[in-house]
Amino acid sequence: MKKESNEGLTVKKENFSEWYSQIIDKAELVDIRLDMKGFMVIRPWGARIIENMYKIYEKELQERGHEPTFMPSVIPEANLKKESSHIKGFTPEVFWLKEINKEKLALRPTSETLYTPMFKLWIRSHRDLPLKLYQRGSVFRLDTKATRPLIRTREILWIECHDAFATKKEAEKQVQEDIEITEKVMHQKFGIPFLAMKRPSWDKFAGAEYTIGSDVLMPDGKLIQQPSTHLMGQKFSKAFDAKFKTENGKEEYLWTTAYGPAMSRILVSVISMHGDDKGLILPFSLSPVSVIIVPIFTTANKEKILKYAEEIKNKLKDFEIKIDDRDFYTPGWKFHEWELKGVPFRIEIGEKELKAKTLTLFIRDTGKKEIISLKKFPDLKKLGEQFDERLRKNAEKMMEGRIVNCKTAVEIKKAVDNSKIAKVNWCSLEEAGIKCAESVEKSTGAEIRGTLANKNEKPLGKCIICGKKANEVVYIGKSY
RNA sequence: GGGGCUGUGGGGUAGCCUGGUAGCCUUCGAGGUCUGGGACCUCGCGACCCCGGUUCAAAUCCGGGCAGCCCCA
Repeated sequence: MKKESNEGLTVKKENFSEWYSQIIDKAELVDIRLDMKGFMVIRPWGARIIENMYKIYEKELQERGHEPTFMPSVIPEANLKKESSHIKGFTPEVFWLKEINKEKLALRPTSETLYTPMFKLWIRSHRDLPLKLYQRGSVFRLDTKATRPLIRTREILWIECHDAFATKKEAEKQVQEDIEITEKVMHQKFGIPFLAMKRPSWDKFAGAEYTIGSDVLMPDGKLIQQPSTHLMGQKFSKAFDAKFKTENGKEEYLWTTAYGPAMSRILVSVISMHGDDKGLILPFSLSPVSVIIVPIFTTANKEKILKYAEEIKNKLKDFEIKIDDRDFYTPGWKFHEWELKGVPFRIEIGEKELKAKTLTLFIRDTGKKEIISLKKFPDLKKLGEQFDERLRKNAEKMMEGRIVNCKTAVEIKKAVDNSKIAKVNWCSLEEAGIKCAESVEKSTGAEIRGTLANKNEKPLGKCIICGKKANEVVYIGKSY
């Protein structure tokens, strides 16, 4: 009989908030016991998943012409304050360090004000363009609201890309490419579907011309912002006087963009979209262990069984294979443990398998076991791809039917209270629309997330709040 | 932004109202018997979030801080 212990999850996923708190702890992803608001320790299992995310993300970025850099973790006050709307937006969230040589330093909340002065030094001519750089690292934001591990934190583990171009057209093309990267990596590889939303002007990145965020609908009906991309235009290049010479010998300001996928946050979506009542389910492409081999032995046959386990491991050289040969845990204990940690495949081998020259394969997402002959050894790469595809399709299925057309604020409230996203006709996403936005946000508790960034939707009719001509089709949802 | 609740070994909790002995489950360590879906026995280690106040005496009452959870806008 199953006893209640601190090892397994004690709540179902439908109780999402508690489920999330338990899973990040019990699957050994993070530890929050340093008791520092907004900060946490990422444990080996979590760190290895994040490492895998970085690898996949950086490979994709490099293939598209981005080069790695490492920038300082601190920014001089003078730099940070060069661009007026930037500092206005970020000042309340800056961790300030003490003055050193009469200059105050900030822990970087984002790195535009480090990259742009370097662009000024590195870029002289159109021949130096485009310049596409990135760094992996942390940024720090003093969030004063309630924080939650990985979801809303004061230190964010991410990649930030900072790109410079000769023309606005090229910069805008980059913004679209950033969305493609999110699609290719986060959606296709990690299995997380999203909506690319062009944010209302009042919700854009401080210092950007416009911002496109990717919204992921979580199982509890709230949206979480995943990678966002920003057209900075010439705001930063003007503030830092970063110019280049065109083919005609004219001097012009650079056009810049920024893109920021946060690994620590994407992990939230991976946990939440794929996990189940038993624990995590990690995509094959992200799991630190591809296959866990659980040998089932007695003191008498231990040696034989372990030898057989090694034999099977050697057939799977190209993958991360681990043999769990700890003899102080029973097989059942190990099954629960590795299911909680989300390993996609498990191979069980004991006396039966050894005699018959077979193995028992357990598949985490379907929960099915099958007996496979060594002669017909499975193509693990293919099984892994199918595994990831099932996770992605399942996640997509959760999104289906979650967007509903609404004609009144009451309908919006009903939709968002039922974990859905409201789609409505809207007057304006510029200053003119702020009043309507405030009204809706007050009566529904949800936010105007923006318009679809990669699809041009034409509204027919009027703004559902003020009744003026609708110019946009916007999406509204609750958010973290 | 506003309100409420909570903090006890590594984890989960009892005790708090009514001040005086920190109890239980689990984990962990040693030894032994075990090993096909969270095995069992014996022995052992380990805690009152921090600072101040009241008191002969504080986990308990009071004030502040820090941290966490929930609800509303």
